[in-house]
Order: sequence, then structure tokens, then C-alpha cells
Amino acid sequence: MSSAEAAAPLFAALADPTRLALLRRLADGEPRPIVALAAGSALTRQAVSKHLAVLRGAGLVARRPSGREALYALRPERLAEARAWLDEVAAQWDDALGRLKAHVEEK
Amino acid sequence: MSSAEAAAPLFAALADPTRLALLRRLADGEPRPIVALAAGSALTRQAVSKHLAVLRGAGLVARRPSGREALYALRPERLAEARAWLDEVAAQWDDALGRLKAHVEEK
DNA sequence: AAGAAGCGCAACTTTGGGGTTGCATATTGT
DNA sequence: ACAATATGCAACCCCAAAGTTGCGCTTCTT
Repeated sequence: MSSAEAAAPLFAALADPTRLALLRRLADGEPRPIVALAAGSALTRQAVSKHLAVLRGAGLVARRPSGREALYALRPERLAEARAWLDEVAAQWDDALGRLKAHVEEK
Repeated sequence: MSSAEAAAPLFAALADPTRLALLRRLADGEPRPIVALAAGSALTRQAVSKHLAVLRGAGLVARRPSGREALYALRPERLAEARAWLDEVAAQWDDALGRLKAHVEEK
């Protein structure tokens, strides 16, 4: 659960501005084909396709073929996992602060 | 805020298991010198040093020289920024779901 | 039936990340 | 004063990630 080995690939998928922009656009709930997503970007359709493949590999996006096009949609569950990791570290930090404070007052 | 351009470097710093492990160990609030942090890892001291430099570049860690050693400490503020980006996308997603539901019931 | 639209796959180039080794420097301890 | 400790800096590999181009296949459209 939220081990470093499990969380790192997730953050790696988020480590690109193009991919973050794609997730942002998909956050409105509407599945979109690649051409529609590539329209906003300055990149090639192929480049966008590759980025979507990366996001799909990380489980952040789902792909549903529909006729001749492929619709991509956001999968927010994985976003929650990334948040969980950050929360864990933050919680450990807060605990440490709490213990320190208690220890100081105890003296 | 939380533009893709601003958040991506932050996630990039989190995209490595070694670095995540370092953050985990520093989350107990105790600043540590490099040797202490390299002790747990299978890597060279240099490799750990480079990772700490990356974390420092992303603002996730603070460096305080103390005599001949350099103490590294966690800076949880930046963790919160990463969380904020994820929260934004999640919130937009929830809003979209809410609107969809409202629209359906309205019919 | 034929052209256009939308994708995927594969090959190729370039750039940057992760890691190591080697050396130079400053501090600590005896 | 000297040896050991703790770093930083720089040069150097290796490989994967990002992007492009080219080709071929399937599915609409007229």
C-alpha cells in the first residue's frame, strides 16, 4: 500500500506538463478521441497518442474504441492513490510535530 | 494556479522510488546528513546526494550545512502543492458528475 | 466503390535522468 | 600535525522518454 515502488510510476505519469494538461481537459467527464485532444496541443497526433498510452499504462485514463475512433476518459481512482501517498507522508510529519510538541511541554 | 507547467516539475521530483523513500525517512522530522540517508540505500553516496539535490531543486527538502556535514530536512509545504493540483482535478471531476446528475434528474 | 478520417505500429533521432568513478576541499578527532 | 570523515564538483556511461516521420489498417461518408 502506497509503497515507494508502487507510487513512483504513478507520479512519473504525472511528471509531464502535456499529460497534466490532458488530464485537466478530461476532468470535465467527457470522453474524447485523440484528434480532439491533439487539437489543443502543439504536438503531433502521434505524440499525444503516446502520452495517452503512458497515462493508460498508469491507470489514469481508460480507452474505449468507438467505431474508427478511440475515446479516452479520466479514471479518478488512481488520482486518489497519488493523494493517499502524499497524505501518508504528511500525516507522519504531523505526528512527528505533535510528539515533539508534547515532549517539549512535558518538560 | 497549479498550472501544468508549475506542477509537472514537482511530480517529476516525486517520480523516483529512491526519492520517495528518502522523503518517507525524512518525514519523521529529523534532519539527517547524507551518509545516514545513504546507509539504508543500496546506492552510492553520490547517487543519494544527487537525488537530494533534485528534491532540493523542487523545494521538497531543505539543506542546512552543519560543520563538515549537510543536514537535509523535509519541507512539507511543497507536498501540499502537489496535493492541491490533484485536488483541483478531482474537484472538477466531481463537479462534472454533479452537473450530469442534475441534468438527468431535471429531465 | 473510392476517397477521407482516425488510429496503431515501427523505426529513428535527440535529450535528459540515474548511476558510477575520481579528485579536490573542508572539518573533526587523536 | 595527520589521518579519517563528510561533501561537492566534474567527467563519463547507459538507457529510457519524448518527439517525429512513414506506413498500413479499419471505418465513415458521399
